[in-house]
Amino acid sequence: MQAWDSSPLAPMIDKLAIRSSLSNVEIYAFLSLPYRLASVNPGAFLVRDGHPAVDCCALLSGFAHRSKITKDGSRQIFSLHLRGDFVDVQNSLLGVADHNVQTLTRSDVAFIPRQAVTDLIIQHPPIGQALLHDTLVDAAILREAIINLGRRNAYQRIAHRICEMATRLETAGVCKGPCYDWPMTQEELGDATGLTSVHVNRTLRTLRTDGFFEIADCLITILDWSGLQAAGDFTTGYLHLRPLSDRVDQVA
Amino acid sequence: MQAWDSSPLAPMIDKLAIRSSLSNVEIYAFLSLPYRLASVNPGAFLVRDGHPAVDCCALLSGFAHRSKITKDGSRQIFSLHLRGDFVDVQNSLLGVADHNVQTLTRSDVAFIPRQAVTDLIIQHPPIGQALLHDTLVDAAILREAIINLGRRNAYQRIAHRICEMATRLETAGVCKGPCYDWPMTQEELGDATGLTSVHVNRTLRTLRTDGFFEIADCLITILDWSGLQAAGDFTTGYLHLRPLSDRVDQVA
DNA sequence: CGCCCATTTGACAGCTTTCAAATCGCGTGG
DNA sequence: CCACGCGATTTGAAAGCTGTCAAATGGGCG
Repeated sequence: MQAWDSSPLAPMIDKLAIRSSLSNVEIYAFLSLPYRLASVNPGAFLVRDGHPAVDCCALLSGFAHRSKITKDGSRQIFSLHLRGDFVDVQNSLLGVADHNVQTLTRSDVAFIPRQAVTDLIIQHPPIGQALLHDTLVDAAILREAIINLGRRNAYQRIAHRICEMATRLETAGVCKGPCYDWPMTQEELGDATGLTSVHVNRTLRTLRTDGFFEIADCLITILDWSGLQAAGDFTTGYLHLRPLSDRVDQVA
Repeated sequence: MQAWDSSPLAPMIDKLAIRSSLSNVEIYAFLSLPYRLASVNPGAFLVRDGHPAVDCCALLSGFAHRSKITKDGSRQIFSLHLRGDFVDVQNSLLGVADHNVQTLTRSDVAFIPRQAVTDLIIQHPPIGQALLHDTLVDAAILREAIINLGRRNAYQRIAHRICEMATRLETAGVCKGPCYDWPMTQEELGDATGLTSVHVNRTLRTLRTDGFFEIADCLITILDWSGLQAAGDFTTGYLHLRPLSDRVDQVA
């Protein structure tokens, strides 16, 4: 239990601490950011493509995704987000949103004025570096999504997505053990993997009958972790996780 | 003609100036970075997946791409890079490269020690912000690549890629008018669009017979720009280009 | 009980890949 | 100057993966 655990913004510090070292001064400065809390329903838009983004939205609990709609009306989900993710540094720092951010589940979020974030970065360069660092990891996750779509078939894509989600949930401390939250419908999973919901359904069945996992009630139980990793060509390198031993003492 | 145009690192300043405002102090600090110049052949690896990245590589001329190989040996190209791009802030700031960076053509590059870059960012927060800004645009380009792969067919994907490349070349001032450098083989274009070289060939032929462009000798001539944009569902929003009028005076 | 949304299943069409082979362009060496 | 070799491009035919269309089933909620 840390001193800052009582702050609503604590999940953000936890997330940054996964990959960066912040001093207490910086943590305090971060937690002193002005914010507006909100609890939002599934499907709520946190940012809309094309709209000006004046606030930086932080996801404190629940799940969200980034997406964009093509001219023919189909949706592509770029990335999934969970507790501790800044879901639109992207949009807010660039001024005009170039994609949507939408919740998957009921979620708690904090809206932080863009100017407060840019000021914080300038006054505390290590925080800027930590944000840059996290942004770079976000980009690495996007690159892996590109491989997934460009060079893997449906079976591999879905296996890979599940591995990634499970690893990130474990890292963020949201879920533990072989059971993980599964906040997506098959249609949403299709939008995330470039497939139709029909084909997602068939492929999930194949993966299930191959004994990799079971899904029930927004909960997935992984039965064969190493097999699933192999099926999805999944390795953790691109997530740039630091060994846990590096993390425990660096915020002390 | 600006005072810094004689520096080998000038292309980097030009690139940052496309989207950020830097004072002369910051420009001078940037140009004072230590660097090692190199001229490299086509196909040279600037960074290799899995290797430690100690230097930050800047592309001064020529073309490069980021890529990764799947376990079954196929390659996926994530992004293309040209004059002025930092081709591995990603890798060098994260320490261990999670993908390859390879030249497409003969290129001039500058290797800058990672520490020098991080120090520069800390001493000059606006430079850090400019880099963060460019990193965010890189991420936006990755997201567009994800849409391309996930929700567009071969015809649309290739049209989109051509539009993007032409726009970026024009923005960077590398090419002008309807003729643009085309540094990729059909196989490389396939690796960038998640297609086989055979299908790229067939699709290029269709696009040519539809009158959108001609290709000859690493040079593409666009004959129907608005038609090509429509075919590829291309809009410039995600590139976050500032109006030229904002750019000319901000470095003065 | 009825409605609505998500899941499931089937049949068929279409896009893309695979495998193979021919052609072309170009630099090298005879 | 011409023959050769090699990589890139081009083309054909067939197979495979995924999408489309349609309909049935299941579960939750008013």
